Amino acid sequence: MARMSQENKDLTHKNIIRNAARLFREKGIEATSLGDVMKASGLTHGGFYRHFPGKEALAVVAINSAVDEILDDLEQDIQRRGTGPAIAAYVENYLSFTHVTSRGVGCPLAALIDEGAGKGGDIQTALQNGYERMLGLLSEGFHGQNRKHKAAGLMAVLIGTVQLARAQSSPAKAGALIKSGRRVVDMIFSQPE
Amino acid sequence: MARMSQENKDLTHKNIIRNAARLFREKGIEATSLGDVMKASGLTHGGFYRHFPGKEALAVVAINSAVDEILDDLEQDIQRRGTGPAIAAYVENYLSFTHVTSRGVGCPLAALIDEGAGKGGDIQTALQNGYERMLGLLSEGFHGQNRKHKAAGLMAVLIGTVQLARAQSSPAKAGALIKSGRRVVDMIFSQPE
DNA sequence: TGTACATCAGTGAACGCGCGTTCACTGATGTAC
DNA sequence: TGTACATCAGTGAACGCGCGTTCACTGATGTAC
Repeated sequence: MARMSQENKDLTHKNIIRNAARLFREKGIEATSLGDVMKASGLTHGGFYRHFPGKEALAVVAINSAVDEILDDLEQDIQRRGTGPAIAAYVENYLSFTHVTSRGVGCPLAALIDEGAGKGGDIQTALQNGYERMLGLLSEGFHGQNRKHKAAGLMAVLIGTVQLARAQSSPAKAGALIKSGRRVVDMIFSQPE
Repeated sequence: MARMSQENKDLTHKNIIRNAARLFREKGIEATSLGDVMKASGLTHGGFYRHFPGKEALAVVAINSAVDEILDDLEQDIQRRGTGPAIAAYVENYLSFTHVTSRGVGCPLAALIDEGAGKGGDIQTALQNGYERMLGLLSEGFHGQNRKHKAAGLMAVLIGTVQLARAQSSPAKAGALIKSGRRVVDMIFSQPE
């Protein structure tokens, strides 16, 4: 195919990012090939390098995009409905069967924190930034000087629960894990001080 | 090299499993090549198939070996010191800086649950079995009809905390996460009913 | 507005590379007599 | 105990494969006049 318009290239660019953000979360970054991403975007693999210098750069942009997508929503919901209800809804949705089964549109930290942990470089940094941003937002749901500790503990429960639930092949066991996670979350929120 | 004695083969076999169990936890299963495992065992890659039919079979054995190694210890400690102190020590060690930095000898669930989640097959089953066994042991640390829920919630906190801490490059932030995780653990243990 | 030309988004073949796996081979081990 | 022979643990070259990346090419887009 021949040259496309600038407007068209921008659409393609966003399309690549969107598909990468989904596929990377679904299957992992290494397990997803650039061919997979380009095919999902309706293109052949060769054109990739007109948009990104390499796979790692795409991963960084895709992670940032996924983090933004999810946390912008939370931020807006906090503006709209107030901190308490917005975070409560966020947590309820996080610990849900839907979130467990739909990796591709779920929390990028739950999906990629483990793979990105050892990698170093910009991928790990992007995930760390995502963690910091989510930690900051969730901290608003608590009061007192232990706010950050409670929010960090909350994140551990959320991510740990979803990962364990995703490792189950029995929906019943995944459901039990969600229930267990919710109990712990309730403990954290009902904790005084 | 020529044929080795049966005794020698058994040693080699265990050596391969031990190195695989370490390397798979350190770098992940896909990111570790059979060449890496064999080189760590002082052998060349070709001899691998005298011991295992393929990489997946090794991964299953290595996971089971790692789970056994860690949970046998816990079981023995429960026998020796009683359930409460043994589990308390286990949790304290789990949420420690040492555990965060030494992936290769740490909990195989924290290291591999995410990679194994989507894989299906025997690897996922091995991890599920490890989860069930750890859940059973930790349940002994609680009383009442919510024992299993508390133990499952505890596991989520442990695994989530360690994974988040491992994703940090700053030891201070990893330490803060450990502290946060410990607070949540205390909440779970001090919960009535 | 038309025309000539440079640009460059996307194609698809090709590259080098590392991987899991296979295989012919070596020679000490194990066994049959 | 000694001898002849089958076995097989480990070696290292070779295989097919998929991957990330490169590159010559196409032809519509964008631009200069």
